[in-house]
Amino acid sequence: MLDQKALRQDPESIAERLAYRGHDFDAGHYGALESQRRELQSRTESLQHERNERSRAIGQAKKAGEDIQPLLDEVASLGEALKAAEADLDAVQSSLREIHLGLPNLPHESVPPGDDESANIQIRRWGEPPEFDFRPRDHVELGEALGNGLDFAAGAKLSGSRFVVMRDGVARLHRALAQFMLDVHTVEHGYRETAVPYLVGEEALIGTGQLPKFAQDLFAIENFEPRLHLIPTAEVPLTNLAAGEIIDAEHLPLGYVSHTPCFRSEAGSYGRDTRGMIRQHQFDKVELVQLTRPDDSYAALERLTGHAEQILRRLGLSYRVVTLCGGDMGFAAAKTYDIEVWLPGQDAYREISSCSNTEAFQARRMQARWRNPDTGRPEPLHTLNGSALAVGRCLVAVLENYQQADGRVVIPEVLRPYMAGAEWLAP
RNA sequence: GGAGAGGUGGCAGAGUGGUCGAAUGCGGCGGACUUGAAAUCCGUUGAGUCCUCACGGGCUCCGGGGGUUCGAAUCCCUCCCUCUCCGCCA
Repeated sequence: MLDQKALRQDPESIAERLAYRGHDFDAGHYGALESQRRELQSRTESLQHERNERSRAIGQAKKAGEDIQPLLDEVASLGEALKAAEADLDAVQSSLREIHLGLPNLPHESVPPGDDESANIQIRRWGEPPEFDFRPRDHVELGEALGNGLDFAAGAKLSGSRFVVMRDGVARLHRALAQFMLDVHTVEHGYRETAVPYLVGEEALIGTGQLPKFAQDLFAIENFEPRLHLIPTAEVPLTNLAAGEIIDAEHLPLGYVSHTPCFRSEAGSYGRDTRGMIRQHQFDKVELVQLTRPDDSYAALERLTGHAEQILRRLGLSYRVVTLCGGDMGFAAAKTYDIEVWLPGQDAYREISSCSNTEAFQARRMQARWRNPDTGRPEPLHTLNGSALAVGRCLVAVLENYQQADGRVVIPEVLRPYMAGAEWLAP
């Protein structure tokens, strides 16, 4: 949600900034609605005021033993007028709320212009793609060769396309990756390990921005009230832990890390990444969330992105970091860095992490505030989130980058303690 | 799943349908006293929103939603949550 004061004061310049990220905002229509709201609200409130005054007078008259009938007659018509005014106001306010919940965040001034990913800017690259003196295989082939360690047919048998079954060393490697990430982020980066529900209510999804606009991307639970959805990312439960809270300044920044499965319907991506486990309906992810003071959030974004990069460095996987352009950013983000890891099977860098500063956008939606010592008042804090990392894609990266000519996969040093010391996976 | 109890301000805990946004205690903040601290005393201390340049004022909020009433924390309906007991269960 955008700052409503700014929206009211200068809808034109908001529209301009939204256009930067490809969103069309009708400032004129908004202004008209807003002035309607203003008028209806003051009318309603003055009627309420009158009702309160009269009721008070009736109370006093009754206490004094006077005849209150004449007073009752006076207010007879008030009720209906109030009810009508309230109904009108409600209608306008709910259209305004619909607009507010549907507007994406404003891009930060450092966000490059552009309509799609072709306009994203690489800001650094780390490591070199490995060179093979044989034709590198992709993870689908490798996983199959490893004793059906990755079994897409089995996944499909159980649940349809975009599901996978993992076995033996591959399953363990997947687990080892998640454990390793959690250990680094808790012990070295200071995040608080947090286990969260995988089903969340609609309020939480509105809070982080998945609802009301992106319901089609979520899995919903049918036979349960109130309505629950499977989390598309741990960002939803983790960030919403702050919903409705007022946090003391000295507790900030707060950092949470959580390893969860994530569930996405992938509606509208039917043709994309159909092979392998790049795009699944269910995948594991280790997620970082930070709550910060507003003046610290961009420094925090750099730190958080660095935490995600640290995992790839220790795994010895080449990657690059790109700044997303205005048109490629997610709904809630003011600025996003994507981290892309080298995948030999695709001969390309592919997204393995996305780190965003949403500024106060989510905080306003969920009323997550801090007490600003300068003003003494509760003000929206800033929220950030980032994958660190997507575990499934990371597994793909390890398999493909560490493959040998004979089909074995070398296990990166840092993972061996989690693999009972094993040095490789063998077919 | 069955039976019962309850959800009020940071916490604890009152609240006959009528100046109740809410007593009181604790906590917090400010001040007095003190060499300092404790103790004591005095004052202060919820959130949201609207109008206003401001001063200030209005409105809303006692788990959520709806209703009755001139007027609801208080009455009615409904949903949610918590606790106790029984059953079932990883």
